[in-house]
Amino acid sequence: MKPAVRRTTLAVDVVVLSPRPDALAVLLVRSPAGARERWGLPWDAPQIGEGLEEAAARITSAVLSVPPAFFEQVGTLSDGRRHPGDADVSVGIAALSPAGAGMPTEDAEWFPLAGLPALAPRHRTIVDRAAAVVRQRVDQSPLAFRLLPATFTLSDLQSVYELLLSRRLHKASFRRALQASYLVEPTDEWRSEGRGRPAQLFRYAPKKRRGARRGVRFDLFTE
Amino acid sequence: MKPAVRRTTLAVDVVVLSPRPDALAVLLVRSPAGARERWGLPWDAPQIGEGLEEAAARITSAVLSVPPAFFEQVGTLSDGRRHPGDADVSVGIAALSPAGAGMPTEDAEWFPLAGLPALAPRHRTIVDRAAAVVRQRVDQSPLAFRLLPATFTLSDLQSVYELLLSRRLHKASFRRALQASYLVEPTDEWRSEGRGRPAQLFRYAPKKRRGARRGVRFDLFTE
DNA sequence: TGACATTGGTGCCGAATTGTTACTAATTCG
DNA sequence: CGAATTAGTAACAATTCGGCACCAATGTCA
Repeated sequence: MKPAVRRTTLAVDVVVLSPRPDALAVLLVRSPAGARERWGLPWDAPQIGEGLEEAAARITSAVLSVPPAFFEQVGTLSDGRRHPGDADVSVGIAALSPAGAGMPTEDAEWFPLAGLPALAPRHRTIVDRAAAVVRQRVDQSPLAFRLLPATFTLSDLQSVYELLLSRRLHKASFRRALQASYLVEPTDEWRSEGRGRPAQLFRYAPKKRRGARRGVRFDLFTE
Repeated sequence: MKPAVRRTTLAVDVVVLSPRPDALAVLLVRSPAGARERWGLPWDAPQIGEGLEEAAARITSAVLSVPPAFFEQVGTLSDGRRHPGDADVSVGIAALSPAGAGMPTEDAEWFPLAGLPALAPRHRTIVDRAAAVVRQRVDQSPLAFRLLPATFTLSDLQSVYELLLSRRLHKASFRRALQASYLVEPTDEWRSEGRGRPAQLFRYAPKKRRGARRGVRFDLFTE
């Protein structure tokens, strides 16, 4: 028995995520008339010679005026769950877009992650996986920084972490850990939000960290 | 512009990993005559209605006498890198097989991860991603336990972690952290390895952990 | 048979990290 | 001006971590 390729139909399904004041939001597009569900994830087939993340950028650009800042594959599915275009195989991609960047086109809309309308089963699975992957990787890669503009306050950053992790963090501990990590540097700008003391703006500027890897962290197990 | 699926050729490429005494090993199969490289990853197209992990199990079973204990997708590629079967799209899957489980068939062989022969460019990329993913997730999911038989000594477990992380760990700290995590339970068996005190055998038996999530860990950033 | 080499397992201490409280600073609102 | 509000920090107690030293149980070998 020799291995051989097989022709299948392929779709790239994109979960565009962006922080709203009180929750993470997902960008959905209105389905064409006759579809089983009213809303769905933006999707399309990759063009010939087009990379998957490249396809995700193109697909997102068609419904949001700007391309996302970051992509992360969240898994490829070929099970029996129904896809709106009946693709055999779907590549799920999470796309992170900074707060307030871009405006959805007329047929697209932001929905809070916790309150989505009915989706095709495969899209539902992909959204759940995207949420899980983002939550799981948030302290291993700079996802949170991709959900913010180029400069941001430390309170902004903490809010994003709280959205992603769904729990409150302690201000002093958060800042102390951030300080020790050399991931941000202060700018000389300050932002006044109306009431309260103005906050200094920071930018993401990771510096080489001296080795010092810690021991095994069994306490991070998610199962 | 309406989204539409497109027909492409698809392959599942499997990186079977297993611990050897001194390094992680990858299972490679001899390429058919006429191929550019002598060795390659086991691969095939998924059958109709077959899930991707299911396909990975089938592909592995054809070259190792037992199916792997665990699968993890390491990314889907559609770039221009050459695939031995010229698939447009490859799904890379890491498959973990316990130490000493199964015998490779005649045309397959274990190679240490650090000393692989030349591979087709896409296979090379998939192997690198598999190694990176496994290293990155080792303290978030029970990967290490899938590289061991059902019962194992704590020294075995520590060795696997040391292989995966490529660094030595401190015995007392390792055991203290493991204790606190409630991931293993002792059996009443002991194993005598020849010289030295016999070691108690443990099994993987994760218990519900009381909440107690820690603060944000910026020190885990891998970038 | 009795040192001793070898591997498994634990107790403990000082150092580093973390969670928390409480404080100071700078601004708007009335 | 004082109260309210948000930003930022100091300091302390509790916990965790790395490392060392030690004890335990076995095989080896004189």
